[in-house]
Formats: sequence, structure tokens, C-alpha cells
Amino acid sequence: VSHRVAVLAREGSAPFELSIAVEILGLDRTPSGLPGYDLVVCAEQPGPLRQTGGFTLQTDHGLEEFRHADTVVVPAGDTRGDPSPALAGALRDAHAAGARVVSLCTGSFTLAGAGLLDGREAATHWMYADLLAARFPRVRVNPDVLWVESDGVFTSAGSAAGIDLCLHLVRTDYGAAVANSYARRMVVPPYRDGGQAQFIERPMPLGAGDAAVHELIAWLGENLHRPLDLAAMAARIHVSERTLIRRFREATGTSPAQWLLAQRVAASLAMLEGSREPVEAVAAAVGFPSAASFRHHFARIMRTSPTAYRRTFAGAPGPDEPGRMRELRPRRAPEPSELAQAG
DNA sequence: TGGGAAAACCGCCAGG
DNA sequence: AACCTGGCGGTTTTCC
Repeated sequence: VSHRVAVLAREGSAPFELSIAVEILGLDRTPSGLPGYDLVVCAEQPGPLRQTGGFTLQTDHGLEEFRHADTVVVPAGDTRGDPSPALAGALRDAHAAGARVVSLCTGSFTLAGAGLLDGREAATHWMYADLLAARFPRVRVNPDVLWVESDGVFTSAGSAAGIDLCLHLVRTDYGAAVANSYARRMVVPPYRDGGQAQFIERPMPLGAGDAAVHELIAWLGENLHRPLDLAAMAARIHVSERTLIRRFREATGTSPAQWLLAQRVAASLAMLEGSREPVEAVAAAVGFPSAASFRHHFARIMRTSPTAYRRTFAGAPGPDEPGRMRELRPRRAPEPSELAQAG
């Protein structure tokens, strides 16, 4: 039984958030052996819809699609006006009929305007969180999460947080393994964690999931320099090693040791750029058992050596540094394919 | 760079 | 019945 998704298109919207839903929930992945969705883009009225960027979007489907949908997605839209009575009613009916109702970015204003967020917790783009709370006092706005679910109503924060929410829906419907395959194919992290947060404007707590594993991850992030083995990690959250491995992979898509390796390499980047500590000292500071181990995993993940990385990204090379020529690559964070197991 | 020891990982399965 | 846990044995990965 395939899962049906209806995505709302509107006049004057930015295309990005709508595209997130189409990309994740609309692509046919059956050639890859993955389950998917029946997705339709629908509009309140027929006719061309002008989008940001000066192009038009057109669809033959109307709001009656909401009645057949298991999931209704409302992408970013107007933050000032109210939804029409027809749209508001269709959204309420869909929720009452048991459909998941999902907003991306400022789409939360539309849900709020339809009354669907009254008394419920909601997320939205951080620039508009205050406005949402002011316009809709009955909505419990949470400005610090990537997304939140409240009585079958899902709201996500700014722009790219919609990716996290859509992947969560896939995880809910088809399991973590399938969601991770989706993420890998899109080349995005299957799971945003503390290590990713440093690349974000401000750290964002997680939306939901395994609380014990999340707490463990937060603690690991603060203690990367310490020797950490499976037994210590398992003891920390009072489970067996077997259960830790299983639940860690369920929550993050990777294993504890692989995650640690990737986080330690990520932590080493700042030290390589911002200090003149020798590679041996950097290796020890971020918790590698030896410089050889550090170099091995750094090269595997970053496709260059620590010294070459430092020479490229820490400014001009020092006068006494050896002048070996090496292939140089731009800085990047570890890819999900490296965080996750290959199979 | 090689290879053996140790750790991490995971399928399987029994038990709660 | 559906779900989670954790021990066992074998394979893979890491360590030195």
C-alpha cells in the first residue's frame, strides 16, 4: 500500500521548500529497490502560479487531493496574510481525517491561520519565530528545534530543516535503513548531530528520537579527547554493548566508533587551521590513540593529509615548512557516506 | 608495509 | 503478538 502525499503550491512562493518535498517524497526510487510515495503537487485554483525567480508553476491538481492524502505538506508561504477559508478548511479536514499535516519553514503561518497549531508546539524559520508567536498567541513556538511534532502536525524550522523533517517522515514510514539510503543518495547527512552544528549559524537541538543516545552523543562531543570504548559508552547509558550499537545506528545511521572517528577528524580541522601544534599533538588532543591512526583516518575522510590540509587552509605556508607538492582539495565536512556504513 | 592481536560490529536467537 | 534487550559466534575494522 503506497503512501500518498499532497504538496501545496501557491502564488508568489519561493521554490526551495516545495522542492524539498518533491525531491524526498516525490522521486521514484523503485529502480534502486527503495519504497517511495505517490506525490502530487496541488493548488487552490487552476492556472499559472508565479514563483520567486520569475518563473511559473502549474498543476492540474486541486485541494481535493488533500482528501486522499496520508500526508499533506505546506511549504513556505506568506507570513502576513491568512489562508483562504477553502484552504484552511481543507487543511483542517485532512488533519481530522487522520492525515499527517506538515509545514516547512514559514508554512507554519498557514497552519496557524487554519487553527491547526492552537495549543500545539510548533517550529518555524528563526527569523519569523517572534512574528509567529505574536500573531498566534495560542501557538507554543519553539525556536530551538529543527522540527517538532504535535498531535499529528509537523512543523520544521528554516529552509533546510525541512530536509531533516522529510527524512524523519521517511524514517517513520520505512525505517532508518531506508531513510539513510535516501540521505545517501541526496548526499546529505542522514542525521544532524553536534558535529554538524558547528557548521550551522547556531547549534540546534535535535527534533526527536532516542533520548539516551542523544545524551550520549552530546557527552561524547565534549569528551572526544578522552579514550572512549564501547564498554564505556554502553555503561554511560546503562545498556549492553549490543544494544548501544543497535540503538546508535538506529538514531544516527552509523556506528559509535565510526561516528567518533568522523567527529575527531572534524574537531582536528580547527586545530590544524588555528594552531601550530604538531600533528602528533593534534592527534592526541582530539583523541586518536596515535599519530599514525590520526593520519590514516584523516586521509580516508578528507582525501588529503593533515599537513597538506594545514598548509592550504591555515594561511601562507611558513618559511621553514617543506615544500612538497600535493593534490589539494577544498575544505569539507565528512560526507554521510563516510559516516554511514557502506552497506 | 605487514601481520597478528584486540576491538568493533552485526546476524541470529532466546528470553522478558 | 509485537517489541526490545543482551549474549554468542563469526566477520570486519582498527591498532601497534
